[in-house]
Amino acid sequence: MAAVPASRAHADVPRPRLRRGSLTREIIVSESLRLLDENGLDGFSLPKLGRALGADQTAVYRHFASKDDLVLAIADQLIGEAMAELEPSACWMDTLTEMARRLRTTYLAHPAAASMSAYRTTQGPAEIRAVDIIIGAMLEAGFEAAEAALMYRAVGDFSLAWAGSEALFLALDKRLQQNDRAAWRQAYLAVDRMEHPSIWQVRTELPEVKDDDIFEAILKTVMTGLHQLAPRPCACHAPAQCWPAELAD
Amino acid sequence: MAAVPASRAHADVPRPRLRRGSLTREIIVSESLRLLDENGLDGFSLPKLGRALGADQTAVYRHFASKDDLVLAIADQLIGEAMAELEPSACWMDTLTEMARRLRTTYLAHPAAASMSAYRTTQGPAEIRAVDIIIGAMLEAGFEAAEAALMYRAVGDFSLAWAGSEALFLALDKRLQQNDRAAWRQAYLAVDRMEHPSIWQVRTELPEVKDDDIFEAILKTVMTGLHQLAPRPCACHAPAQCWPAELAD
DNA sequence: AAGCCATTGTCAATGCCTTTGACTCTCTCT
DNA sequence: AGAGAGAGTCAAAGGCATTGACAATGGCTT
Repeated sequence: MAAVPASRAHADVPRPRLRRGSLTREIIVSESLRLLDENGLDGFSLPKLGRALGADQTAVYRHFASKDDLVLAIADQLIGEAMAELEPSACWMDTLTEMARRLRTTYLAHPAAASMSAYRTTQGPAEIRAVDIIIGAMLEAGFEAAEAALMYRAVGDFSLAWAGSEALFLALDKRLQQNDRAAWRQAYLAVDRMEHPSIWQVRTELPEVKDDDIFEAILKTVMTGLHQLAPRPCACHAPAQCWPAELAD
Repeated sequence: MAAVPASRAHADVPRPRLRRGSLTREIIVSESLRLLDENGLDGFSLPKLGRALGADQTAVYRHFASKDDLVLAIADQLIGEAMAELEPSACWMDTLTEMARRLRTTYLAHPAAASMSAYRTTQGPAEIRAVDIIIGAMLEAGFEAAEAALMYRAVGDFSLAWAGSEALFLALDKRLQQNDRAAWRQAYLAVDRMEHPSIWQVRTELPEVKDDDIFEAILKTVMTGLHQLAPRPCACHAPAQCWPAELAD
């Protein structure tokens, strides 16, 4: 990539000063997201962001106190996107399942952004609303106050940790990701039958496992456990009825 | 902190050259871990590491191709520490529970190191062995090959994601951690009863939830679900028997 | 309409980071 | 003893986050 845009390749004409008010927090956040989605973590820095906005390298500091401040705003945007128009379902298990899936979908759509901002807490309206819905589901499940609080953290943190860790992996260099996957494939197949008999037994199936299926498997496991532990399990997901059909692998 | 050690504060006597062979990969990894444990992520960089070793800022590059290479070695060290002397128990549920707890304990003991290296894969002997044990547990549980492979990934990735995300939070600036916790405490208590009725209902219990209890709660949920879904559940953890007593909150 | 002045965009600079290439010393092998 | 490779050192390039000083500008007061 040329260091100087073609339009002023042969001269030192400085970029014209940006009009006052050209930059807003909203514009900066959305450009950050675009940059992160297109170029990954390496394509994102405050200098690069400033240049991408057609502004000075340090212009962003007029709107965000620090890079961390900007990251929190990005986190807020993501959680808002994930929880947009979410309405709790009549069935508390559906509600929890839906929220976990939505969070993961959003994080996977913006892995670099998510990898920077997951695990941060913003106290934004979207976040508070999501918390309220999860706790509501736990109360619906019949947990008493202290237990409901505990189980909210358990399931909420689980959803966040899972989606965040997938995003973190996807935000690695494509090169490194490929290496990791290829190395595992090879390690599995080359394993010694006597030394690692269990791996050997499933060596051909291991590389075929798909990320989406893994997520659905752990989600189903967690929900099955919750169904078992809840004082008031929801009727519509009674183990022998619709549940296996809906989440069957 | 003074820029120049007292012993040569008044002169420009250069540090004597290190003897050949003073540095090894083992020494460097263990010093890295010490630095990360004591000073956190901010206290760790290749220049700082070199200085801490009494060597040149760039000396580490003679033993590791890049910082990423060093991070992988640190990851290997951690997984080895977590899985040291681990023997599968007679009960597959005990085995899985034990592994998840061990990984978390190790990661929480080295949060900064874990936050850099979690989610990376090293194919070291310790890692391969852990994989073999988990798959063995799944076969023990009666899952067929393809399902065993899937459930290994589900439970293995879950353990890694959870421990990693706790480490990531603990590796933040103490300042930021405190902010995050305090903000939540305040946000919960100040919540509007009409707007967020469920939060309001458990507002006093929420700030009291402890991290260890959250982990045990999600672990119990996952294990309960697994017990339910396994073709051959282990007898010793039949829901009505020892299980509730052992993992009761 | 004139002028104030806080806000916002720009510039220059600091100090840190990762990584590289050239160098120099030193240990080991012949 | 001499050679050569490996290990430690030095200098430097190019990036990043952040800061302080400076300058334009657009709304507000009068």
